[in-house]
Amino acid sequence: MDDMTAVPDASAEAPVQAPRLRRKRGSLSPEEITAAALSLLDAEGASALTFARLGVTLQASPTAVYRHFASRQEVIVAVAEELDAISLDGYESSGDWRADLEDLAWRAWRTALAHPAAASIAMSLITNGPNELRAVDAVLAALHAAGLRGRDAVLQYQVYSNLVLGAAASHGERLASVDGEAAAEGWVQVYAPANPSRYPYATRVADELRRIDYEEVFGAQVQMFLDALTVVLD
Amino acid sequence: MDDMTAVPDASAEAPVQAPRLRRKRGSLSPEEITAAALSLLDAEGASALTFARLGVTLQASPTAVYRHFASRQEVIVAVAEELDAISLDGYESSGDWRADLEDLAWRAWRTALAHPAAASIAMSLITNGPNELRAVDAVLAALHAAGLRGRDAVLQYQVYSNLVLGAAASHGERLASVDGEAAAEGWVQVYAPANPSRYPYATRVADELRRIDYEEVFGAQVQMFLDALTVVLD
DNA sequence: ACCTGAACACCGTTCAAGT
DNA sequence: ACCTGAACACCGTTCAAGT
Repeated sequence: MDDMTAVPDASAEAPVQAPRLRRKRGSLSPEEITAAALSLLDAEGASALTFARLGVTLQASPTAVYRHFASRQEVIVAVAEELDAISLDGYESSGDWRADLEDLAWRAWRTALAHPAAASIAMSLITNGPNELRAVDAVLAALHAAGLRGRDAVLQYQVYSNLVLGAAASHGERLASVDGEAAAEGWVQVYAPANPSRYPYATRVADELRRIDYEEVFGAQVQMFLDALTVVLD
Repeated sequence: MDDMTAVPDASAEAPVQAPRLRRKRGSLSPEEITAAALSLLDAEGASALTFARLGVTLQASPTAVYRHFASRQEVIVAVAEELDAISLDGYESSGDWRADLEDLAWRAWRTALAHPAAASIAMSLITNGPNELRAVDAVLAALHAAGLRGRDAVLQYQVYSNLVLGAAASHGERLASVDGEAAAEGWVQVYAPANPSRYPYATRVADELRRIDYEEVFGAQVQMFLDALTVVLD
């Protein structure tokens, strides 16, 4: 065993340190780094995505990541691309544009459920990557099938992606936030008692405000978009 | 002049340092700190909101802020409350719920235009503060006038605020991002040439995708919500 | 060509000491 | 009661040196 050689150590009570194998050249890849980043986010939240933690996970020097990504932000963009890939995995158009837009929306939602911290920091980023482009094309294909062309199609694409990605990203943030129980108390409890008569409508629905089913809200939002789109098409 | 006394200085060429007056006790307030935070965000973006920069702006020790806010996050929450106050300033119900919901939506949008960096980091936060509660009550009042009660009202309130705050926050992020010109290039230029036939729909509307008018998109989104709400009411 | 270790300029936060 | 200065444990990023 290595620790039989009693090397003088400034921190004698330091926790067991990973002895850090040296990585062979070429053994690190953007794909492995992206996977490590995603698993750190899943396990410990957004604050765990640091170069130091990546180094531990990858059994490499923290600075080795810089051989493959120019900055922390680029790592996050790669995570966003990975979330797009996960969302689209196995997707095929059904031939029914309404069903396709619903399917794509729930795919994004389920991805945010599976990777909340990653969704909260990456899902509303523009990656300019191939998987994002696949997603854009799939939505535009559905809107084309619905009869929209050119400028109208682009406008509805924007409305749709604002809605879907925004809702998925904020749901990720809700799920990832550590103070889940504290936040559940909510403002109703904090402020309503102070001056209930100034906020009559909020006071009246205080109970329902404390028990929001965000998945139901998302479903309603998607349905309302599809209904409004049908109106636009007439 | 002070510098006639040739005090030996380790950094002889250091830039002129603000001599840092000592603040009298009680002279600092949460309001002044919040205003300083907002003006730092407006002038230099989200990365300028640090304790060191706040100290310079306030002519106080960076740590003095901790007498009034428990953490950086609490300062951001105070900024969010301030954005709510700015948005609501002078608001009164017109008696027409549709006009009120439009008015409130554009108030949030204009606030994001005026304070993009602040909007990008604070606008989709839940503050549990009095100004947020005023906004919630105003939206619920309009939905009540539209005929919605209880659970239905809360659900539509959520759909509406997801839409409005999400869109305003992401528009703030777009405006605040320094690489405005670089981002304007967009993915179409980056990826479409590589394999145009794999993304036929995106390729077809590439020009329109590069020239999105986000304000028009926001307007369309609000109108679609109001249309869909009318359908729900039937 | 890729990986490492040391160093740099920050950052939020804590706390004993001032007034 | 409030403000300050020094200190702490980080952080992203750079770069000369290894292999």
